Amino acid sequence: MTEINYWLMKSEPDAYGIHDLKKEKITLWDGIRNYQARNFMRTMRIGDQSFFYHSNCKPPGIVGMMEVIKTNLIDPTQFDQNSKYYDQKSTKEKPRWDCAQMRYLGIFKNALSLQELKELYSNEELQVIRKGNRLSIMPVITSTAEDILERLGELIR
DNA sequence: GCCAACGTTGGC
DNA sequence: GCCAACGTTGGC
Repeated sequence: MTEINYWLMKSEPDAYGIHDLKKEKITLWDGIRNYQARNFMRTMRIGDQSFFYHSNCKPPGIVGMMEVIKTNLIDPTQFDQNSKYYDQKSTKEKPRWDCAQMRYLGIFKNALSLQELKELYSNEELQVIRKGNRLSIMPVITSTAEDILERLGELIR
């Protein structure tokens, strides 16, 4: 059996929140313009699951769950001159940025705020709580992911 | 709104 | 290849 890898992906609720994903059900996770985040996204596999993290809001924290359904898709926004993610250095022959397609799994009845996450886990157990962490996509080690899932209980679809 | 932390750019 | 300057992220 293939093991599920767990991720954490940030989004500002004002820009694209868990309720937007709930409505759309499926979304292209585009606009990633950080190489480390992109490289993590490239190692995603279909069936991997990701925590949906609300950033730059009150309170920041884990609010929901989604699943990877397609990988290694070219990010269309890099060629869109009207997009804030337009990258003039990227070419169609050699696209710089790609993305994954994500499917909504659900919203947790009780979200876990950043403050709570800091109380529950160490820096080693959970990357997102490390000070100064600005990565918008990062892996979550399986033991921590399973613990969070157990703690958060059932998803509301 | 402030600012620490971090990534990127570009001159040298 | 170094590093100063600058831009962005995101918690507080």
